[in-house]
Amino acid sequence: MTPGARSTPSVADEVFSMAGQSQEPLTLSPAADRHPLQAPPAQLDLPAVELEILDLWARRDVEGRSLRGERAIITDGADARQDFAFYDGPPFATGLPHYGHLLAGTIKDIVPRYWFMRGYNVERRFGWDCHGLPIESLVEDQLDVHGRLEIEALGVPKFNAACRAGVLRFTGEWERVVRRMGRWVDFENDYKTMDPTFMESVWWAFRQLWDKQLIYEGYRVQPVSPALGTPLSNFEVAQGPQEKDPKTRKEGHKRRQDPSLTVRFKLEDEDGAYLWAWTTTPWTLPSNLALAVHPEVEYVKIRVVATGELAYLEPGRLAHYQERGRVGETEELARLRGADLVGRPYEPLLPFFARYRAREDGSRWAFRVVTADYVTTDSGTGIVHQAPAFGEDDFQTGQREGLPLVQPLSLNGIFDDSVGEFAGLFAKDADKKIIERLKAEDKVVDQDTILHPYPHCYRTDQPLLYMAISTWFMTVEPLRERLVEHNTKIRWVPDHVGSGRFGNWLANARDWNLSRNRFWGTPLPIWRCDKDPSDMLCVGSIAELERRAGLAPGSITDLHRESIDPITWPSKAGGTMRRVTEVFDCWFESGSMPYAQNHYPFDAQKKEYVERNLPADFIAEGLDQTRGWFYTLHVLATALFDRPAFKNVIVNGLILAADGRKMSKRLKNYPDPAGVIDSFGADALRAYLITGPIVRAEPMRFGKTADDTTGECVRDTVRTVILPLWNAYNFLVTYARADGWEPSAAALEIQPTGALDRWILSRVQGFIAELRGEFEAYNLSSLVPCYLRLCDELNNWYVRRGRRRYWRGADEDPTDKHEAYATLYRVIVTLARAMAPVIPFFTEFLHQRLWVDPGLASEGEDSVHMMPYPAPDERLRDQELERSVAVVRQTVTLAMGLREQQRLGVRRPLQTLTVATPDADARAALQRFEDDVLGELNVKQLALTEDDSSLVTLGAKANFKVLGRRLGKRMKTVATAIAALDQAALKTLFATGTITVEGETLGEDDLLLVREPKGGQVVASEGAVTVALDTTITDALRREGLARELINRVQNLRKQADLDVSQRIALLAFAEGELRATLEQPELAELIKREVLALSLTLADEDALRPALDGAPGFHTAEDRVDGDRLQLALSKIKALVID
RNA sequence: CGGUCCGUAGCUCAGUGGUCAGAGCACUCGCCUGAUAAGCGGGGGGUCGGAGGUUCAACUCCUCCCGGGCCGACCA
Repeated sequence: MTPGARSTPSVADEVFSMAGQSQEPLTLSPAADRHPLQAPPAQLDLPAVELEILDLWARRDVEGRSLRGERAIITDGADARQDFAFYDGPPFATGLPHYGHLLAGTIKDIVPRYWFMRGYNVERRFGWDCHGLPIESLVEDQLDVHGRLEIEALGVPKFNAACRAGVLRFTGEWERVVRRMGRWVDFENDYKTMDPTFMESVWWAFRQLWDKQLIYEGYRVQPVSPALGTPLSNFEVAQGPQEKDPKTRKEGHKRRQDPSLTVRFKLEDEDGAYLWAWTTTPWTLPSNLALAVHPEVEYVKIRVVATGELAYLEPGRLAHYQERGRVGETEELARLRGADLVGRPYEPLLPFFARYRAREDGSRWAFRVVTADYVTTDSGTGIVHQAPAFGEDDFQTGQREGLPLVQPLSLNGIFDDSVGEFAGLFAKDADKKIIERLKAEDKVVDQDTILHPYPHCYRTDQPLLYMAISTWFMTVEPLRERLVEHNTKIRWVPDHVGSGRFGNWLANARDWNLSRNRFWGTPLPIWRCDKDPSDMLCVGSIAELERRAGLAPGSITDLHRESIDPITWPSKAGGTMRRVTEVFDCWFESGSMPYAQNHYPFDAQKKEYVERNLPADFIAEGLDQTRGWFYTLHVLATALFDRPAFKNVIVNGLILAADGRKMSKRLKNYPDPAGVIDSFGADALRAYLITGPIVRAEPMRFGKTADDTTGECVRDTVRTVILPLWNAYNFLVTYARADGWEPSAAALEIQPTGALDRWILSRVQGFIAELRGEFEAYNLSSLVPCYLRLCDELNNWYVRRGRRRYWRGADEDPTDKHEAYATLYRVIVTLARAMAPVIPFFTEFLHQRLWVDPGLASEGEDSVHMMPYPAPDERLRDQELERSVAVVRQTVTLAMGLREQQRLGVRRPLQTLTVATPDADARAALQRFEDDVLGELNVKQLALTEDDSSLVTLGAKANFKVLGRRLGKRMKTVATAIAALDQAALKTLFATGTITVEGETLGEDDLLLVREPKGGQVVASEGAVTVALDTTITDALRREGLARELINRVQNLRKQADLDVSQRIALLAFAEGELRATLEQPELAELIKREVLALSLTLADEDALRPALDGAPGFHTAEDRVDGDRLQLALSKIKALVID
């Protein structure tokens, strides 16, 4: 076989090109070409296999049948034909999928596949999040229009048309990658948040809330990007420019120089006295309505000697001003607490809102001293200027104190007419003019600049302004109790997210600001009278809107702003009902998807289906969705239906680059996902992603080492996860074909008699039970480790020990051979079905080769994913047998360790292995598997004994677990005494069953025996088992060892010559010394011939092989030395003489 | 600043009161008998982040601290 003969070379070629087996017709097995098991591919090219499988799925419409729930086989009795409800969280398709999406997609594929195999119908519809700022930002760049004013000038119809055209730009690429990962999800019957049906359901949901009086209009202080003319979410703020310096680093903040202004406010109730307050935002001073002090902080009243001015401030801050020489000599007049200042009135700094000085009843309203706990003394004066419209804290204070809301700025940061000469100025530009005027009026105490971190717009890089914005809220706070209650019914994986992060968030849930002042989103369905703002109504459906607006039924086909905003009708007050301008927070839309994806409740056919599938059985997303999708789903389900939205949720963590940093396109610190799939296959990537802490919401580094940027970690996964199963399959098929064994449905029902077969089948049952348990607990991270344990048992014990059973001659009884084939076949087929949800491609390959190709598949069994999930067969469980084999393997490992230690290669036979153990079960197990022990260790004889006293020194240790509880404080003393017990004392214990130590009477269970190998012998001990190896080598043993060496050299030569496993050969050998003597010994020569399939073995003189060694055709040759003696070998093929 | 998770071998992670703290990778030494060198095994390597506390006994439980991640709050 020529390596690289394939047409699509890939990185994988280097890795997976097989050593190459002969593809010549099998000389000894004329029926082989018609064998129902196809020959395994000479090279395992996983990516190529996966592409073929994708093609097969498409040809047979397997995916479609699964998604539609069409299947021929119903299993699991009561489970059959029920729905397993899965919700897919919609991604934005404004970029390409990255590893986070691939991980979430894998989880969202594995779980539904499992439940489908369990007999449930699982609808899996892909969702697209179409609205929101990401796409709007892209379109702003594309059209080169920025900010609300420019967009309005361009026109909402044009802008939204561009959004609509652009938002699905990458969906084709998404679909390609998602499919290549093996995820089965319905892209044809998908849902998009911009579909009119979806949007109408969003309206319906909102109307329900409206009718339940859960919607109100309010204000919230938000960061506003004046250039964009829009408030930003915290998420957007965090995307802003960021300082590199880790000390000053703060998300979305960078340093900025601002004015640092200290101004004096004249007290109305004390002549010549002022309150000094500090600000870095002079533009908020026209809107000042109060001054805040901390009630517990001490303030001073001072006289400035030079001017005679009386002033109040915090003394520590005064010292600060004086240090910098900003205030001359002062004289302290009094000390008082902040609380003492509360309520004192002062004159408005600027006259524009002086009308708020008193309420209509004459009581003091604004321009007075209030308290605030957040006042600190580490900056400013200890007295804080309050403009309730321009800061979260100020706003809260204003609410508490009943202050009015003075907001002279537009969303673009431009002052309106209410502020005199500052009207029309941009806020930051007004700083200078305001300072000028205050200076002219002698109201400035100090002027400086300050360099501080300040949030900037992520798009325009301009400083953000915090201001109170009118918004629409959903009442959430009174629902807290129900939210928390419903949360207790959700299984979170890991559970701490539910009880911790999510639970705490619910317990402190704040009202939800649902509205955004944007363009491309579902419009809020509120129409309001332009004459009487209190006249509002909420529209709950398209039909209702048509009716109210007097439009023909069916005339409204789209619900975006450009279609809806022009719809108006006369109001009662003689004005016009117009829609408010806001659109929904797109989280409201994704949270509505359980209803909206099925046009609930408008689609009569799906109404009952939606209600039946609420809550979902399963959802999965990243940890970042805790306050996102998870929350919005939960809030809406609680508010609308008083139910949780989902029953089980897997939360995955963040995938970091191998260097521990975030994946960064710029740094190129991670491999391209498509490249990784093309090189190593989707199965390996899937297995890699779901094994580890990442599926328990912890971060994971994508890489084998810190500098792994090529996906080496996934290559390792191929090696550890796929190849073991491939090797087992390859073994089975190679020998079944050579041997003429054919699979049958009956093989899957085999109840073998041999212990080894029954052992592996028992293990398989345990494995299936374990896997099912993990699936049902949604513990995906243990699936692959469980499977790897079984692979180890299969390959490194079952097949290894059973090898020769597959190669029995025609003259022997075939019963055992057939049981061996059938058992191995059963194991591999079962394994493929059990792991199908995790590695869907390779298991499908096995299913096709082992089940479909041989014609065993019944109707509807044409894919492994259509098969019922394996159920453990308790009749095959034999835990005692499993324990026995465990003892045998442990013993073998111990003895192998001794061989290693003594540098005695396994090829050299030894006479006796002694195993001494008082454990009768262990001895019975070793007796039962004596052949395996002898064969594995290449030892002639196994000696079992109960008495290990000649091999080990016995000591004892306290059994803490048992004794601790009983002895309490005396534990330590007794434990020390136990450790000091001598052999004689232990003999007493064995004889009488009890022993007295430190006045305590102890039984055998209270002590643990410790065995220490005695010196001068080849002994190892673990637990109750002690092994001793007799290392005496007799002449006979040495000769047999040499024969094994010869066999090994010939086998290597066979492999080197690329011979088929059943190829017969003629062998020519020259050897010196004892090696020659070995070859001359008839029974050893026979052994060699038998083992290497040599029909003749000719011992030659030194020069006889020369022509062959020099390259005579038809010979394969080798030269070597064994124990110092020279050896020359030459073999040639013998064609089809004998049928085995 | 608050919430939450994490800190165990060079790296990635198991281990959740009890006897000698484990696995994989890497390293190193060796083995490979008729599937697999794409395999199998031996070994070295750890003050279990630190300090207190509870307990007969702490990697494990509690408190505080340090470091990291994520989420959130604050920033006149």
